[in-house]
Amino acid sequence: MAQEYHNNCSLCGRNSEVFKYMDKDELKKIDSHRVSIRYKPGEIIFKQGTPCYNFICITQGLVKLYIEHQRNRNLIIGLMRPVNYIYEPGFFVDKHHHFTALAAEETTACLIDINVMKELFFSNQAFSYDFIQRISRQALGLFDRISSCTHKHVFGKVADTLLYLHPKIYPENPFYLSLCRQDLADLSGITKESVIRVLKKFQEEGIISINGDQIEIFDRERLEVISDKG
Amino acid sequence: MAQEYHNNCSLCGRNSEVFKYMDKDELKKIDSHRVSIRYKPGEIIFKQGTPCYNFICITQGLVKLYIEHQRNRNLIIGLMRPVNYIYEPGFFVDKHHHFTALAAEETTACLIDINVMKELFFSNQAFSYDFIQRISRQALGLFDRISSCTHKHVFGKVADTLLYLHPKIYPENPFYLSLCRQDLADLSGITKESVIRVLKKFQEEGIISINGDQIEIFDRERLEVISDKG
DNA sequence: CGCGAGCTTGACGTTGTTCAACTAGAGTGG
DNA sequence: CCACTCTAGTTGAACAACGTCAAGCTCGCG
Repeated sequence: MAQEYHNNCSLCGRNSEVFKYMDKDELKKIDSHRVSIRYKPGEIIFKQGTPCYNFICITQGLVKLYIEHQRNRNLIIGLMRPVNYIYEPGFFVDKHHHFTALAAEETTACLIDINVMKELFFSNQAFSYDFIQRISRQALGLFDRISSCTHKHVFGKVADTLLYLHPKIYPENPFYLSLCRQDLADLSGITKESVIRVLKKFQEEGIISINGDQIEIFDRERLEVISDKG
Repeated sequence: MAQEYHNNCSLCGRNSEVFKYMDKDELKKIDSHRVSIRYKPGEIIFKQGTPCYNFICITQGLVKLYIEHQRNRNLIIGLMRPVNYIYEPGFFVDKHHHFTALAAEETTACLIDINVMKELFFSNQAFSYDFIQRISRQALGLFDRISSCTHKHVFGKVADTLLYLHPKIYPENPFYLSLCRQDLADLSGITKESVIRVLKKFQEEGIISINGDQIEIFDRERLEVISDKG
């Protein structure tokens, strides 16, 4: 977790949509209340149940957000690529984390003092409205997720996961998967054995191909049909 | 769907937390861009897929929010009692409804022009921040829901539903259920037959009692244990 | 009294989990 | 360089959970 003095927010802001509604003074303020941290794969950025002091913005890498469940069954609620901030609803409710964030690849993140962000919510309406739009998009994603896990069978669930992974998380095709089978299972809400069986089936049917960690999607439409049918 | 000229927003605001951050002028503005509508049980307030023109605030009754799914299996994502507004994430994303709202009991609702609300998000930061807090609470509820439907068995799911219904939706105990078994099933994400079997089991074990439409919860702690264990 | 909608019950079949065994590959130490 | 170990991935068989289906029941209403 080496600390790293990374550009500055004005520069970083240029590369992302995230802070587009901030003016120079605001970015300067954020800049003076932030640290940039580098995480190694497998390191926890914050843990479910702990109080939240920082607003976290991913600037490099891949982050896994998951709900820890008893009996070591986790539930991955999302993956996150830069540049984006992690929306933790708990910040606005009880100031505690309701899920764990873990670096799935080599990751850098900016930690910004939460009170500074709170001030900005009050002073900058455009940012605040943009924030509502972003979290609304996430909420719609959660709806799909709930639909998926209540009504769909394993094939539909794995199809959903694949459609989520590409292009959103892995833009290339084929892509190198940095997640293990158990992660795919936690993302799909099923067991790793089921994931394996479904992937094998998909491969047999020519929908995808798997070579080690490399996955290629041949027939996206077919996956969409499977996703719809459940 | 008789139109009803109901008090005014300043008065209504007194009874609710919803508009506590509005000043008189703002309430007046809302007042002049709203209609109050009365819905009979079973009537649709808005339907999934339609564009959204109004911000909707429930002032009386009970509203069922559900995602329509193919094969007539619905998924109830929440129930709503007055006084509260319906947060439709689609409003901030694509201006379409992503679920259907239906009056489950005799219901009145205020429909407020969505552009007026949007202006208020920009002009009134306290309201806007309060809004973010409210929708964050809902997001946490969705997390629980996803956990529930992926990891829990029927007993845990029905326990969750009962714990949700009382006291949040039906404050009294015992309470008269205005929902049918299919609704309980759609809320729990299982079939109505399973709901019936689980309720019977709960009754046999003395956790609840059922008399027609009247349900009494005797042992809330036991339900919480069942909910936790899955 | 008869009808129909919603509720209840039981039998059955499917699905997916669980469990255990096996494989492949990477890392370690002699 | 080879055996050893450890982890992740894979496979198959047995089992449990739940959904499906069909039949019967209850109660309100005409």
